[in-house]
Amino acid sequence: MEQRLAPNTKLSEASLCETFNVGRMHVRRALLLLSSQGIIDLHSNRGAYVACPDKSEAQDVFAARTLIEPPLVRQLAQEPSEVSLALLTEHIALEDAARAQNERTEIIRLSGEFHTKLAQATGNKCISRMMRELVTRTSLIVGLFGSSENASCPDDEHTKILEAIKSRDAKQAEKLLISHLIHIQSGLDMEVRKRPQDDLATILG
Amino acid sequence: MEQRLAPNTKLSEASLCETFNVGRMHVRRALLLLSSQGIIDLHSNRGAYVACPDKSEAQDVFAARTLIEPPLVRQLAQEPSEVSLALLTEHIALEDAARAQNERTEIIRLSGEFHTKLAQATGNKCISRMMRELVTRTSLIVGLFGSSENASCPDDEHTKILEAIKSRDAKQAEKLLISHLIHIQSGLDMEVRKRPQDDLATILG
DNA sequence: TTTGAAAATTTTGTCGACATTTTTTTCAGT
DNA sequence: ACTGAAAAAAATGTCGACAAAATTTTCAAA
Repeated sequence: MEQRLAPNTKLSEASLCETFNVGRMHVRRALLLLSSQGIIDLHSNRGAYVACPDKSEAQDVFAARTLIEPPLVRQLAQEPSEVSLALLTEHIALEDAARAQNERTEIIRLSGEFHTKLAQATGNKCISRMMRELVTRTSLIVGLFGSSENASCPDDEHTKILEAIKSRDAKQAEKLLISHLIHIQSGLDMEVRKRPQDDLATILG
Repeated sequence: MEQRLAPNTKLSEASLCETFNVGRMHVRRALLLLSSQGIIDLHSNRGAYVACPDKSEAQDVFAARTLIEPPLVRQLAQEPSEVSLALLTEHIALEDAARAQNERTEIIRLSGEFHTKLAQATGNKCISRMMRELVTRTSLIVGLFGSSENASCPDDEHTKILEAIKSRDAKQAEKLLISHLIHIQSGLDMEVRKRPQDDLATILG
């Protein structure tokens, strides 16, 4: 989620056991769940690797988000609860703070989390879960195909979307969100992909 | 998926091991995955039970479908591939056959599968997976809250939707699908729920 | 007969040992 | 040095045994 583990990084059971001080059974359970969410790939007899989506998979994820998020935001803008608006406002503050202090991993995480919270604001558990999975995979894709600079800096686009929701302007919110998704995609070059590297223990202190 | 296991049915590891002739490890893996899809509930130290969605969860599932399926069908109707149309046509034939022979479980399964295949027709793996999960849970919900008669008999609604897609009438396809979803929901009474019963070994020969 | 606590049974959770497969290393031959 | 097969090492997959928890049964007392 924070792009600290590069795609194709091997996640050996032994390393994970040591890192998190748990038995192999727990590690294997976690790996199974992560693989069911498309975050890692399990190769039979060969172990677990951070997923490395190809162009086609990346396009699927964005197509899915383009299908789901616009109607979601439209619906949200029609009758947002006060609590949800407060939570989203609070979140934007966190994003600003992280950006102010230039905390890279924090910015990336919060940046995706905003979309998850949009889904949560609908109060629908199904939708929340689906969005959380899509956002996680998006983070992976941006890490793979994105140029390092604009890795995930939506500037104030999130702020504008929230403002549109606050003023109950469903059409505008939907429009801003669509451009936002397009903007994220435009920062990707799906033809060239980065190299996998690094070792696990180094990354997870 | 075929509504043969009533909600709240206990799925003990021992029974499943015997039924499918596999070790406990495999059973536990399967149960973990099913629980991650909301099909069963895992209670710590108490075992696995077929999920028994409450009113709120049921509404979430339908709300999610209402959010996703209309734009999905609209998009599909805009440029359906010939292969997809053929597969869907073939599927309708299967549904008709099952209805003609009055094969209850088969009708239920195919009835849901149609929606899954609509998603598959987009060629998007993400969307397919999400729809498959939503459809499965819908099946559970219809079994719980539906009256036994119209448990899941969409008559020729599927046929009409497919026809609209074939004639590239996106608006009409979307409209028909929305009414279809509403029709299914209208057959449910979310206030009264049925009793859980039966034992596992009896059901799965 | 009913109630409730204790014992017995059943079921789930966890761990370690072993088998199998993959990966790495070794080392002889060209 | 380079190649490639054999051996060694490491990693994954599976199973059985045991611990812990929950459920059922037993049985004595009211």
